Amino acid sequence: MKRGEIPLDGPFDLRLTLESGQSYLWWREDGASYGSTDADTRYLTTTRAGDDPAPAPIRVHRDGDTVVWESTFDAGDVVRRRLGLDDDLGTVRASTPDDDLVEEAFDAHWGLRIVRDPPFGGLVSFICSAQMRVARIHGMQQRLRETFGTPVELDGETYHAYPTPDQLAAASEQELRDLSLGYRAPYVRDTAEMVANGSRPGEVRDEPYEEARETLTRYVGVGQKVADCVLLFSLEYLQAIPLDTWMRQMIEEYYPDCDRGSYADTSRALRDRLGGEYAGYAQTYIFYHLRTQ
DNA sequence: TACCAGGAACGGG
DNA sequence: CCCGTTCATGGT
Repeated sequence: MKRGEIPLDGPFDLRLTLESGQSYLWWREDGASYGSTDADTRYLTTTRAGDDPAPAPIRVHRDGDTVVWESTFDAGDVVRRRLGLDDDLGTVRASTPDDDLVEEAFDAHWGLRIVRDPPFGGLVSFICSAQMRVARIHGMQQRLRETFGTPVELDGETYHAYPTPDQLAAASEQELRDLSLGYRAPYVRDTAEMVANGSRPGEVRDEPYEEARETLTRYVGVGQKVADCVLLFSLEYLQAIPLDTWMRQMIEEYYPDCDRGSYADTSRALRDRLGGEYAGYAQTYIFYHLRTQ
């Protein structure tokens, strides 16, 4: 087993970052579901290390001013990226408006960072997020992992990697329904098949933001909101602001002039209001703030 | 019991 | 293009 420490040069809250409803591809070592306010434990996830097609487990925890990782490969760079540890929160905050709601959200949850999930897992998990609560979205991903994922080992413990596109494409709709995916089951299966057949969600990174969002909606079960989640939480479009029920309610109450009717026009107006480049960061803080009040 | 959850696909106007 | 309806499932 390899191990390393990543020194932190800014605020970072591991539990907040992983349990705030951005990522569903990690799990707690104590097995508890996301959304609770339990004490911190260690967190695990899986990844593919470089050119190695085999999945590898990663375990992380906070220790003082460092993030400690354990894995079967040298995972420091992957962990830093996955957890947004290279983001300069000072720069992010300086780019957002001096606005009561925004400042209040930053103050209340300072140290939350935007994750960078692997594109396929991010895509599938947010397809599953439709009309669903955080803890249940997380539970679905755990069942997908344990049912279809490849077993991997880390210092004697056996875990299951998040399934590959091939593994999910080979699943039947009924098998997915048996995991309580509901009407999302065929969406996940069909999208997995598209990716298994060569369509890569990560390829939209070559496109400008709004064009990339439209491209992603070609996947089954992906509308504009889910596309924005994938862009923000997987593909590093930090200007993306997913407009869900919480954000629409926020717009109605705090930024009524940003309601322009259509998704695209409202999104653009709110994005400008939240400072543009890092609007997604502000959105994620506000989302969590509103949801926990 | 009725309602809701980080919506999307589908059909009709 | 815009609108209403339908789609599972578990918690409250």
